[in-house]
Amino acid sequence: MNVRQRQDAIARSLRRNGTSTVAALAQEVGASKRTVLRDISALRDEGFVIHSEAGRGGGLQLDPQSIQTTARLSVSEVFALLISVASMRAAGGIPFSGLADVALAKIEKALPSDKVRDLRRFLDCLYIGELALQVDISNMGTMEPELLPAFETAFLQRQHLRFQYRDAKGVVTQREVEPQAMLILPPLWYLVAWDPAREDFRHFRMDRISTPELVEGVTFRRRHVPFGDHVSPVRNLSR
Amino acid sequence: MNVRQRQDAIARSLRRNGTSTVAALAQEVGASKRTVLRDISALRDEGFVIHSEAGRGGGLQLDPQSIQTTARLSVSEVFALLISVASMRAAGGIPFSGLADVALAKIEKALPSDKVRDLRRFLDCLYIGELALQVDISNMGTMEPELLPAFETAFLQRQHLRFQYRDAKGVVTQREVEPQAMLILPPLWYLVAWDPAREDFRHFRMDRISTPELVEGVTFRRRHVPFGDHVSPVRNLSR
DNA sequence: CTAAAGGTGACAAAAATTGACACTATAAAA
DNA sequence: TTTTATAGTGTCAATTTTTGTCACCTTTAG
Repeated sequence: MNVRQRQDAIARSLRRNGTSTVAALAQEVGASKRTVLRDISALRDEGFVIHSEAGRGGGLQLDPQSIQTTARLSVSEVFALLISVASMRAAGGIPFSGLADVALAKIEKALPSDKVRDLRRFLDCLYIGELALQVDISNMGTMEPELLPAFETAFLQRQHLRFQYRDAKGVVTQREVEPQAMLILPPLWYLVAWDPAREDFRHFRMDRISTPELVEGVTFRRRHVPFGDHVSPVRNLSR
Repeated sequence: MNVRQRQDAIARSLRRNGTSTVAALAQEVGASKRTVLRDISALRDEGFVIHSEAGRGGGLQLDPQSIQTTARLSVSEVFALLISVASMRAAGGIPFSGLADVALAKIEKALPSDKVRDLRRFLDCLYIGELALQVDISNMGTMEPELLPAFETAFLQRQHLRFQYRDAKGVVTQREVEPQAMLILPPLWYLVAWDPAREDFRHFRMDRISTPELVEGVTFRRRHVPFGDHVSPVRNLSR
């Protein structure tokens, strides 16, 4: 087994099991504890956030948000991604476009600088029209990229999500809901959720949601979201 | 210098100089010819297309289209890219969405499989509406990803582009134009080009363009594209 | 205090990389 | 035809990097 492969195996094991100890990892990958510790150090250098605790009952824990992936992309592929993100932003943006920008910045950084210049010049030749003119961009909502993990976890772990919501009239309420779907009607995004207190579905404009937090321990089941059924997703939405 | 760093240096040198010889590269990176040959072999294994010719006057040549870049992305960033591309496709797609798909497939492949499953499940919670309903997707044009390099070069090198164009009435003409801009009005893309034969700007729907090829040796200058001026980009476009 | 955990430093053993050299093949020039 | 300049392969010893062992330190729970 390669050095790289072994480090990947360690990262994978940590991801899968949540926590582990150096000794257990050493046995798993067939290397000494010293080598595993060196690998952990290398992974940390590469940006993995690995918490560790000394003492009895301690161990290693990988921060899932720090999981990184390396992909080898051709210039054309990078370009296609650039266009997608640029078009999306011109069409009104997405709440998480900041993250996409970061991703693209990283990709660009990895490209040779002359290629980046070429791409930029090509992008200058792009005019993305009409859609950007139809909608009021100044009114477009944005979300802090830091909020994404909370939403992602709420969907995947089926945990309740608690947040403040300011409706079209400016009235602020506290909500605790079961996230069922995301509805994208550029430039606006809506969280479609079951509101147990009201025993009904509600649409929440994402940019009117603030301080979302996961409710630990409370899970729910997926419901059939009645799109196009008796609840129209397009009508009754505040834009 | 690291093995990886040296291989990167070799790839960069080939990119910069177009062609080179093993001996020259060996001197440049301070290694033996044997080692450079081994590195070349490794680069080829990784997907770089490096043409070589034996004999006097021969040498190595890197296919610029095979230039690859590695970027380290967090899961959230991958997710943001996924959403961008998915939304773009729902909004009518882009001519090069195939390339974006390939790029994302590569990124996904690099992610651990459990994370991919999570992302897929999250994407299932996305409903991208309205735009997709407004436009006739069946009428949407697509372009072969292989055509992108020709367009990119035409823009960057300011070379004439020759292609067949089938207009709204089905009449096919042969064109040779100066590409000036791309106009994106989802779901359709237009090439805005100066047509020297007609001494005027013309808009070409990208999906009605076929067999584009670069005209070697003929370059042109950038013109001021009269958007929103006396030529409206939105009117007079066949949709 | 003890046991179980993470972490560091030093050094020899093991493994991978590298260079030297001999060799083959090819293409252009002399 | 011979020479020269190039790519490419195989082998093996020298060099460099990686790994394991061991001694030792710190932290924490019981």
